[in-house]
Amino acid sequence: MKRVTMADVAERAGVSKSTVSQYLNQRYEYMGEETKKKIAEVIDATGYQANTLARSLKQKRTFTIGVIVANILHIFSTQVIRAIEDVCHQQDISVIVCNADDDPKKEEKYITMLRAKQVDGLIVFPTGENKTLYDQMVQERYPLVFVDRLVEGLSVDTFLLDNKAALRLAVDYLVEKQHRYIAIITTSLIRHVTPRVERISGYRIALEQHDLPIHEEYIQGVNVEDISIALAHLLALTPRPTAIIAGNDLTLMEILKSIKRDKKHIPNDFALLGIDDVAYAPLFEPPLTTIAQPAFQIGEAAARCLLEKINSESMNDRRQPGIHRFQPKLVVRASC
Amino acid sequence: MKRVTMADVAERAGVSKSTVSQYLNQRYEYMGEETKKKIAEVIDATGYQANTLARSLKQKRTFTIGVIVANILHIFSTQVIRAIEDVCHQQDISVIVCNADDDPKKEEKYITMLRAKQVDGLIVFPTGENKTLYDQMVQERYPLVFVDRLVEGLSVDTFLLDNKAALRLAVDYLVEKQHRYIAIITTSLIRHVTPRVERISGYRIALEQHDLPIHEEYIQGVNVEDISIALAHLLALTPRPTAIIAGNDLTLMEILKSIKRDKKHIPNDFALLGIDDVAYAPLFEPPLTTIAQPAFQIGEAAARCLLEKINSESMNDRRQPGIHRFQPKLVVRASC
DNA sequence: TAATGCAACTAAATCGGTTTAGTAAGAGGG
DNA sequence: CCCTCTTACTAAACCGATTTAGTTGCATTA
Repeated sequence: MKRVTMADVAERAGVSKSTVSQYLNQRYEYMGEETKKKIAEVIDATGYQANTLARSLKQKRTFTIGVIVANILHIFSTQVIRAIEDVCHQQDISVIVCNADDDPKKEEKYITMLRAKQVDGLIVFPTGENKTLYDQMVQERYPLVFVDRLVEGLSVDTFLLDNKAALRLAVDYLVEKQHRYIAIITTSLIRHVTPRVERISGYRIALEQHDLPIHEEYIQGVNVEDISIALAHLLALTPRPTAIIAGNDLTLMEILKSIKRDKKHIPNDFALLGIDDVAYAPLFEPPLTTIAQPAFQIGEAAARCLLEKINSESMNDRRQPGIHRFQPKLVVRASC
Repeated sequence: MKRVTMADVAERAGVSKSTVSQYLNQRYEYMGEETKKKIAEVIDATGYQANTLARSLKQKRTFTIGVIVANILHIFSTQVIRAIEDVCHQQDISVIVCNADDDPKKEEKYITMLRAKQVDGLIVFPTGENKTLYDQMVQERYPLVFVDRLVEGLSVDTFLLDNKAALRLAVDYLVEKQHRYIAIITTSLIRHVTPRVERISGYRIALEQHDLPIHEEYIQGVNVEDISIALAHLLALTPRPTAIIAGNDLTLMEILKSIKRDKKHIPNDFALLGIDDVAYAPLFEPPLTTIAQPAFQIGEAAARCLLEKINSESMNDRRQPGIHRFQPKLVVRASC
């Protein structure tokens, strides 16, 4: 049950491999009607399917890109992936998605593996810990785009939320709702990861702009498993925070679990504002007010940017790479 | 900035391509220490990375599998994908995921495309509408595994939930809770799709076993957009159902939205039982009782089965393919 | 009538690896 | 001293496409 190759088709049609190749690539310019018909017949009869590997080897294009997300558990990641896939499939480009699990070693492995597979370009949510690797790709002018996280000192197109604006939006809204004691919980800050860092600093700036004091104890960056503890800690402080911002969807989920378990009542016990507009936000009791990231747009823009880079590879019309910030949106429901 | 090839390495190390290849494949049997060292040095200096395409072309293995899901919006799909990826990445196999969007044409396109890419095998959530294609693969003894849906008259290993058991579990529990009027809503039944069909028939059987009459009006198979209407319709019937089963996660989500909008109260207005243990089930008010599918196990088993098929390709130790049913689990919370 | 042009192909190189068959050099045995 | 064996390599075919540089036969044209 061997697969049919182009040589088989050529032989059965009584023409050369070259002619079959021309036919398949619609280069009909000087091709006889007879020949075309004959080849079409043979292809039909044999069910011939071209081997993309061979083509890619010769053409040095695989029509495949790689996506490496830092942590696929974030809703944001899955939404961005969806958008990337949509854009790519429209252009008959395949996508290989890998999850680095926030582990730089895994990230390195995947980058290497995908490049060995000769993918035409890479969209990476960088862990930030493989600068040498990133830099090497930049040097080689390999098509590369970052999402969600900035890597300092590297000239790579990066698509991410305007985190500062997101926290300004959040704090402004909470202040408007008469809150003076606003706390924030987010996942661990041990590594310098853009969204977390920027959201914290955005939080500080926004508070300052409202002339509110910054309680260092109000800023909790802890591991997912410890969020429940961090929340309890916050609620034991004096003055007790009247509003809590969940720095991302995972944090929000943990806080909600605690709330359920401890039978807290939102917004009576405290106001809650989540970053990432999770699907169940309108279903919670009370419906959750959130800051939505335009994940789809970010993914779409990143994909388009990468595909453009890939297609302009030969030409030297490369723009200077930059940082592309997307505006958050406040979705008012009832948790504040 | 041309990529370094094996020939370049060979030249710089003063050996032949063959030797470099042997080195890379750890066939050190008859290799001098000097040579090894020299090659290692050159590889290090040049940052040489093998081109997988070329290798795959010769070896007729890409170390990549394809996964085609019928509809990625189902949580079940994403969980199965995660499990497949986990298993595959452990064995250094890449995964290309495609979403057929419940469209047979798309499914066909993806199957063709992935096979053209020479993926070593395919895990498919079949739409069921491409029997000729499926059959062709079976004939060719191409490594193929189905998930979630049976295709009649085809001998392919299929991994799915024991849907009948799931509905027995659901109905048993509701009856135990004194419900006599149990309705079920699920997404459209126009196409014969295993989970929906089997869940409905499981529902009928379970009711019969409890000597409960089957109200045809209690069975609603409608499009996602019409679920809200179907729910209203059910609640207007006499006798009014006291319990409603949501046939899958998408249905459940729509029902919950309606409940919120119409300010219904669960379980006072009616009991609600969802199939698929969605992440927010414990967070809803009241926490939702669900039937959980062992999605992770299903994905894992499917992946292992496929990899086994791939590895036993040459040998003729292929077992007879079969249907692998996985047992559901009732997760009792407070919505019934 | 020889040269030119054009349509309709084909031969062979190429992509970058793997793999098979083979070779050269030195050791050991008779 | 010749033969065989082993070690340490290499040449070349091969995988299945694309692509470039021809080639062939026939109709024009000077």
